[in-house]
Amino acid sequence: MTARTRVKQALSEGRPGEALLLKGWARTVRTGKGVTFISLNDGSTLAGIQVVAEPELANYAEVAALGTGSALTVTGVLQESPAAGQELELKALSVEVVGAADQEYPMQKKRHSFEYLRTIAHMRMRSNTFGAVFRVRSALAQEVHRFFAERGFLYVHTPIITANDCEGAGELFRVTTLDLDNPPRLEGEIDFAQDFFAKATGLTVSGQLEGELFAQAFSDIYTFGPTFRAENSNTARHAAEFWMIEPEMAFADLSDDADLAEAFLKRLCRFALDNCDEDMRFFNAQIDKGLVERIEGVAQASFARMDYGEAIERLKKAPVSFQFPVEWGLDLQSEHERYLTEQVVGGPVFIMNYPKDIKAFYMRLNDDGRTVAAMDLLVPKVGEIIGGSQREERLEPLIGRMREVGIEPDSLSWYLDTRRWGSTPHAGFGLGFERLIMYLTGMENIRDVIPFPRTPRHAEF
RNA sequence: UCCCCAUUAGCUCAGUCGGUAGAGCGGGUGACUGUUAAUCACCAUGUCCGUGGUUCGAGUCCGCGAUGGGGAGCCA
Repeated sequence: MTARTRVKQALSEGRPGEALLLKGWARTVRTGKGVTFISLNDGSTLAGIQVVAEPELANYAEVAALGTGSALTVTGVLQESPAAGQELELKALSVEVVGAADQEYPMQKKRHSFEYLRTIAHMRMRSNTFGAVFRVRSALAQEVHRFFAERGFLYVHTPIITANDCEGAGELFRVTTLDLDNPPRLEGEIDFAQDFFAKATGLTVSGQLEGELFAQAFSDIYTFGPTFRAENSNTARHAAEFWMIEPEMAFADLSDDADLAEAFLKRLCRFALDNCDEDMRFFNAQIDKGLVERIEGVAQASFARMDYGEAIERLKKAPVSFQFPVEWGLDLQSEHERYLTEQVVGGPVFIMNYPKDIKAFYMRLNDDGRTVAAMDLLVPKVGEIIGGSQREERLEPLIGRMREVGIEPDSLSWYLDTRRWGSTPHAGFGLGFERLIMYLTGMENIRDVIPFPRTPRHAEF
């Protein structure tokens, strides 16, 4: 009985009469005249195990007075519980107080608001909701890697520090070692030639361009790493630091790209339902009543595909009035996306082939000359969850597009080189990992699905 | 960044017509042989976000500021 058993294993595999050593934290302590019940949780599972402590314990007085949050080592014998509420419980033979918690412990045996828990983000993962969120987050991250590994995708670590600031994907956080009080100047401008990298650099806003380079050697690749945007966005869906998944496939077109996105999202839905079922049932009961049904629907659905042009026609014929105008050439607003996936299709739908003027320079120009091979995957309740495209693999059209949008081709010469030598049709997409977690858990604020959220004016912990 | 709303006990909130503040939970003490966010009894707890103003008198009305939340834009 020297080896520690995790609570999850004790509850799922333990048998009455088995002697166990458990370590964890007290979630609740209930004391009666002759018995004390402790709900012990070690993070391995949502449900704690009930520890039964009786006055024979040498330190019973100490145990009976334990506060919520205390860290304990408990030895005991597993037994069938005579009371309702749990099948198994641990009759304690010894309870060692490893780390006491006094009455100032900030989490009480009651429901707290997410806003309050954000102010104690260093403690909140000891609560039911955040325990479940971060277990699911971890399990899904591992499943993302399994999904791509099974398909032969190479996992590439693209740079965090980059000098690309011309993708138009968002504001860059500056990385510098220059003296901010007295930066070197050349003709009035800050002289980045004297900076650490001898040029202006920042934190990456996307690994896509480097990912494309790797796809031209390994065929199928993906990135999964931190991404940074210095936008002053104050919404429930934006963070300054988040994790993004970006697969890229050589010898692939837009249809292949949509096939991959569909298989990917369905796989993660299926996985969450099957392998995180206890936490998912908790979310379904406490956070979002229709969650399991909705995720089950996506896992089984065949995703529809619709051209942007058709989407515009459908929206124009819609018997509802939108706040924003619907016109060919305008971007779809959130209300339009929700209508298409919820009312028109009633399930996940890819909107494909958008007007070139509302999309990025690297997207492949279609034969009609006015649309590009872009796609957005829309799902009920949230709208866009995945955005991707086939990339422009032809050198001259790519240079032309760069000039149109004001990007100096020489500044991305290495990117253009892939179009010079052995260029292939290729495609990929991007998925914000936190938005996936929000979708799969029903949590409505991105600050509640990332351990220590970084948003404007916030970099605590 | 823009618009709207909020800020009262440790937490979640109530506070009427402007008259000097309350509940539940949590905490403390006690009771209870098996509880399940235990129950019961008693006890304690306030810079009413800050600041300036109106008023005999401001938690309450007005201005400014801070912080939080929701929405928008941008996007992942």
